[in-house]
Amino acid sequence: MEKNITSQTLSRLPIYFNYLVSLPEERKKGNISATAIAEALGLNDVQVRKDLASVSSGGRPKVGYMTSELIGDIGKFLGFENHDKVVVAGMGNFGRAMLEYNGFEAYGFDIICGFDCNKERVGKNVGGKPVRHIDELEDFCLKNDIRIGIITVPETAAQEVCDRMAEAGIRFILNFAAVHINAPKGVAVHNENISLTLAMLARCGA
Amino acid sequence: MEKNITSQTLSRLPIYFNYLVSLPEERKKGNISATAIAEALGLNDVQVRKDLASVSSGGRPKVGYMTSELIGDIGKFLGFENHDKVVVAGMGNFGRAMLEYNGFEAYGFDIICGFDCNKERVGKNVGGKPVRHIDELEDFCLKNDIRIGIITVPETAAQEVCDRMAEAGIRFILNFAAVHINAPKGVAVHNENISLTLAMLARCGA
DNA sequence: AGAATATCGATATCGGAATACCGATATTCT
DNA sequence: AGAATATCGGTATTCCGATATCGATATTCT
Repeated sequence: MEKNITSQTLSRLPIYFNYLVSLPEERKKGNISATAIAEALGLNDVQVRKDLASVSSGGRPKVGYMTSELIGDIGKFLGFENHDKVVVAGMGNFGRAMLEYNGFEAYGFDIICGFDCNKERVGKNVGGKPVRHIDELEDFCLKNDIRIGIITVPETAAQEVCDRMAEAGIRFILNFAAVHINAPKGVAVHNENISLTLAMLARCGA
Repeated sequence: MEKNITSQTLSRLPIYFNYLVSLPEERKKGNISATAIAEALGLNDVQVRKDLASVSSGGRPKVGYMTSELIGDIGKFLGFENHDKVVVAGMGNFGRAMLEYNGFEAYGFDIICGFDCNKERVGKNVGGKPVRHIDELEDFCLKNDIRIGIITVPETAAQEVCDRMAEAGIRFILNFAAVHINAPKGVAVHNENISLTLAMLARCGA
């Protein structure tokens, strides 16, 4: 149940979590083995066992893990019980979809507002959340202690918005613009280019 | 210029491609070195050189690569000159954003229509593309030889839609629903759970 | 022309992740 | 109760990717 988690393990934990949560209620009451999880997800059983061992100590030979306890352990490790405030820059279609999407809460994220530079959009509400002018970004984020930002602005503006977010004290940025953004010092950026993801999938089968 | 491409290399090629394409026109006419690319993208120069060697043979000592040729080679390898038709199932906010997004074309993807089960949405146009009833999925995809599908339906329906897509002859599926989907035989599924991506980023800094 | 330099491409080394293997243990069966 | 079995967790091995090193080569400089 201790640290030394590798990033690969880290990337699989949510998959286990998702899978376990999606199990029918009855099965959640019982036990489940690493072997069974591996089978269901098409993974190697040893790998699954090793991954689980790094966050839970509830495994028993011949029995497996108590499903509910395992869900709790993974969830706790991933910090799904924390609550973090998130802002979205760029109120195009994707940005608005972000504000209207209500699936973030289950993972402990509260999208609290959007930003845009277009006067038409500023002041409106999207998904019950206010849209502010981008010039308020720094002030607002510093005052409200925002650590996480999502970028859905056009490619040409992405790097600039990223840099401004960094100055606003944001530490984690999820970038949906179709350009690779360079991470400012002290900031972790994840570039999520949907076109590229699609290309990778369809062209390389990976 | 031959095969044996590792998946890691594969995942970096689009980054190089993107970077090269975003270069100003004058620089595209000249040469560029692996060292320079590595510098710009914050990567190791040997790694970049090795990656490039696997798709292009145009590297010359002291000179580097002809930029335009390199763009061509990477693009060709990634198949960006192909054209594939894509359908989107689920006309919620994300689904509509997909239809309205025009960034797919540059990568050789034509989103040709959306599907939904809601009568209100069927028959409308989104981003200039028609929305059809989900029951037409199989017929339409088979007739039009669709190989790629995007899923943006609610979690509860995702697996079913995935299976139907598989029956409709679709070979590659990009799933944005917040559940892990099991890939039917012969189909490659990429699960893209945005909440999880955000969680990974913010909770693990990865 | 010859020296200096930048860069490529190949080989070697290193480290980490995936997998295999094995002993320990809890359950079930006879 | 003892044997058979499923499963865990640790150790060992294998494999793969990232990085370092080095010789070769093209360009520039003197």
